[in-house]
Amino acid sequence: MGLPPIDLSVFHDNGYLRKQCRVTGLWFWTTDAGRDTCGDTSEDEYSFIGRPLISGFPMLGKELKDSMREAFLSFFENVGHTRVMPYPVLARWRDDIHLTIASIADFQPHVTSGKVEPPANPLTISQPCIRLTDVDAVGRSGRHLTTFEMMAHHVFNKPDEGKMYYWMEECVQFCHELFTVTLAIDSSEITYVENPWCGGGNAGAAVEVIVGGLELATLVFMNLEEHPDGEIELKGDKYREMPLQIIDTGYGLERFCWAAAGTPTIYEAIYPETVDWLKELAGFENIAKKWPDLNLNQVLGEMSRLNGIMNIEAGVDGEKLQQIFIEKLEDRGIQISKEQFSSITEPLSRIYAIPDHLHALCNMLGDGLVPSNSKAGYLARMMARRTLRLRDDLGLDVSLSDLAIHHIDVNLGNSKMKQTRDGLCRILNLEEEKYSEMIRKGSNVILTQMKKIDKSSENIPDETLFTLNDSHGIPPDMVITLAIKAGWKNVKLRTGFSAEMAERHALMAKQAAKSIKETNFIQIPENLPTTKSLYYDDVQQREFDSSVLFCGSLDGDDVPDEATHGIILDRTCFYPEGGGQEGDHGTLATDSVHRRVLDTRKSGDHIVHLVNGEFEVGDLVHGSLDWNRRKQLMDHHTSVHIVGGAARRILGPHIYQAGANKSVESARLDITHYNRLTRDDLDAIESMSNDILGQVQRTDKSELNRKDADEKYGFDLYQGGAPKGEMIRVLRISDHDIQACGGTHHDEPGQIGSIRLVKSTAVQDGVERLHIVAGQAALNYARDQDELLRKTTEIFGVTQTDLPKTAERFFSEWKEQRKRIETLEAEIVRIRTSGGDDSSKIKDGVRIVVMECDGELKQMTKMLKELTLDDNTPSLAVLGSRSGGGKLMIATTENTIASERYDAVEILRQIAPFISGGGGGRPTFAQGGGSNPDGLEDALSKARELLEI
RNA sequence: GGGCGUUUAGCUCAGUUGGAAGAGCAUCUGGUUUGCAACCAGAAGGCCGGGGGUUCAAAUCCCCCAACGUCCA
Repeated sequence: MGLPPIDLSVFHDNGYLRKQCRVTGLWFWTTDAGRDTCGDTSEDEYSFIGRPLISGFPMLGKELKDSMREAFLSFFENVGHTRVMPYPVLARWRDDIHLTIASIADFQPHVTSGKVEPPANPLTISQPCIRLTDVDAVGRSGRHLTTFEMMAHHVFNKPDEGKMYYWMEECVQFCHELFTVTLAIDSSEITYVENPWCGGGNAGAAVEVIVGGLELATLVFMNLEEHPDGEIELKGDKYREMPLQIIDTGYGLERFCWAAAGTPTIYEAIYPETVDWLKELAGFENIAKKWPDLNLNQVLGEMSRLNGIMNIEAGVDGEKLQQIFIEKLEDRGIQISKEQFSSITEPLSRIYAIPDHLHALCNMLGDGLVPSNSKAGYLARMMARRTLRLRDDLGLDVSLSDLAIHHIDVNLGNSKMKQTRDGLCRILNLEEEKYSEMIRKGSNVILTQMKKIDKSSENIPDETLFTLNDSHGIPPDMVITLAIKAGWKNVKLRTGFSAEMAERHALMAKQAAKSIKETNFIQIPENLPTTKSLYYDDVQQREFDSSVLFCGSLDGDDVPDEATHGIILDRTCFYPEGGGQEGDHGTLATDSVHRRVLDTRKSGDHIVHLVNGEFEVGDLVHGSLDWNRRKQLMDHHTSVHIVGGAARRILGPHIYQAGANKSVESARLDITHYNRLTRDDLDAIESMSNDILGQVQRTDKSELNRKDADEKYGFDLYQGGAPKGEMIRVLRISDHDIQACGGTHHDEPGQIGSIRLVKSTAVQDGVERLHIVAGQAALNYARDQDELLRKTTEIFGVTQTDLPKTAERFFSEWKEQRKRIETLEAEIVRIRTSGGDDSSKIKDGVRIVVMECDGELKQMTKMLKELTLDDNTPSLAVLGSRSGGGKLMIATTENTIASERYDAVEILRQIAPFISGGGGGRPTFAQGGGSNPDGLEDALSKARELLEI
């Protein structure tokens, strides 16, 4: 069974009829009896271009967005909704997505699962969103954006609990009233299309609201969940009703603005100042002037209307699309050549894309994101680089930070940004530098690669293009541009190559996804009661009595060597590994059995003690904690919070925890930052951290409902990642640092004693790892350092203060003497090879030297050079050494009678067997070795014999 | 998180099938010379990222580690 028709009185009362779309087959409601398409098909052109359908909004740009948003939000406030402030565009509260992609994302997964109450119910919001999937189509389609505001009204109904606010009828009624009354849209322009929605295991009926050929809103009635016994079937999957019934709506603010402005593209409605400015910078006027006969406004107008039916998506073949466009324009009486078409549309699409990309970039950086080469930071870098490439393609002489500042001034006037304007500029200037450096390096790589390719060649091998893109960041079209500039005049990009490359990436991603698997170290029966954790109530507690609920054997190679069994107790003060803090150690004992706890971990909701033997279920055990270990872990964990807070205060608001680990020996804290840290930075952070130990008497631990926690502290709370449950533990170290954290912490920071920042290392670009020691570990560290110093001073026999100076002197003397040895060796070589002894003979104008010497191949090479590199003395030299099993080296003076007469390799082959070895080389230079140094004498005799001397 | 690439003189980079470590710029010396990156001659400058392995022989081939870069999630 599918979903029943959506038959509402709001439709009937307003004169709507239910019809089926001739093109898509979907059912829709319209007031026009003659209408046979739903409005959002390849046959429905945009009808609002040059003829706004929404009236009462004469302005453009930010002013238009602001008043449109206000109109929407106040409409829903007036009909019983609570206005909720937008969430950040970085979805810090989620671990499955980096960016906020829809208004409902604010409430996933905890509100939509029913575990957590929404901030208000029903509520209305305008949520800035970023979606990068269609980034390729931005600017080209006239309607795609990477960043937009999704206006919404959300309702979370729980009919089982008697909480039913409203459902379809009222929802569509609100929507219709908003459109026809507040926005004064003629009801004949609106079609309501029935199109069920499903995704992520949920589904429901849905209505798309189409105005003038443009989808302005989607109303989703999510009341189904996937279930094998479900009675409702949608797109092949079975669903059943669920207790929580959610209305998820999405109204596109920017599309509303477009329909109100009636501009050729959406970009001109929302970013008019930037579009004008960039047109001027790019000299777009001059392009238009090239063809005085062409009515540019007419062309652009027709093109915009056509955009509605052209289905321009990311990844569509550009050349084919262009052909269709030109044909369709011709049908409408507009003659335009291929050259004219692309020289107008290409710069325009770039001009349109830039403000959109800047908007996304400023929103991301404004939320404190630091560009990086992986994870969320990569998204910012990608947008920055795309913007820079668009700028370079247009030939604009303006820096990225200037573009961004202009954008913020014009389009983001009063937005609250976490990042400062200075910080943003610094980050963008760094990004631009890195981009230039990438281009410079990439150009070199291209030249090296192109050397192998003929200058008249028309294409570059696919593999070369893939490598340049994937390993060096130079996209294929840029390779072509640079190659042409470097002299390969005929190269061009094979059509469809970009699509192939995207396909290849998709395939790689698919394979990577397959290889991820998870293993569990213990099997726990269902319905086993969970353990009561004692470690939060009193972090100082070290002893407890408890009873064994379960004992199972351990699987996998991931467990400690001696651990054989996992024990689950009804209560424990052993802290399980979590939040980067390692698990507790200690002992569990009955009167007769004594076991060591080698680790403590979580499996689902259960705390598992990993011990070296069995217990019986029902055993009463006494647990005892390894307190030194726990104290040290707490020292490190609390220190990590203190250091994190200090880093944020010293380095800036973009500092966010990107990972952490706390072991007995040391702690690591990964923070997001755009630069490598200097020792001065570390010293400043270290000092502030130690000040905090003295200043803050007590930490404040509380347990809050997620809704209250979000409201009170915001999303910086989730530094350690998105927590799972409804209740959230919050650790407050005065105002210095406030975080959600499930670890064990000191009540009094002073107990830590001292904190040292040992060093910082780079984890990725944009992420810096701080190495921290605290408490006893800090003392141990200091002791180890002293020991190193003491040992070193003993070796040098100097005081500690003289150590650097002395080391420097020793090093430079060592280098000097090494040089000296080399010159002396050369001197010895000269003396030995200058003739005089019986090892040197002249035969038919060639000097022949056969002699034994000392040393390795390297020194022998020097002697050979001395003997054979002088063209005025044609020579043949045979050298032998006893070192390393015996070495032989033979060379002739190149391009002389010596090299004509003798073959070094040939001689080597004949004499090498005497030292049980082999070798090879060029005819003028051969070397070899063996394993029988005692045969060297015979080898050299054989050589003399062969050479007849 | 996964894939790929790079690492050689102070800087920017070459280095072919494993067989004699190179260029340009910068530096120093000498010469020449009132001109916008001057010219000529010469010199100095290298743990070829680190550690293992294969080999008679490794900058080069294999493995591990590190730093940097890059693409994709």
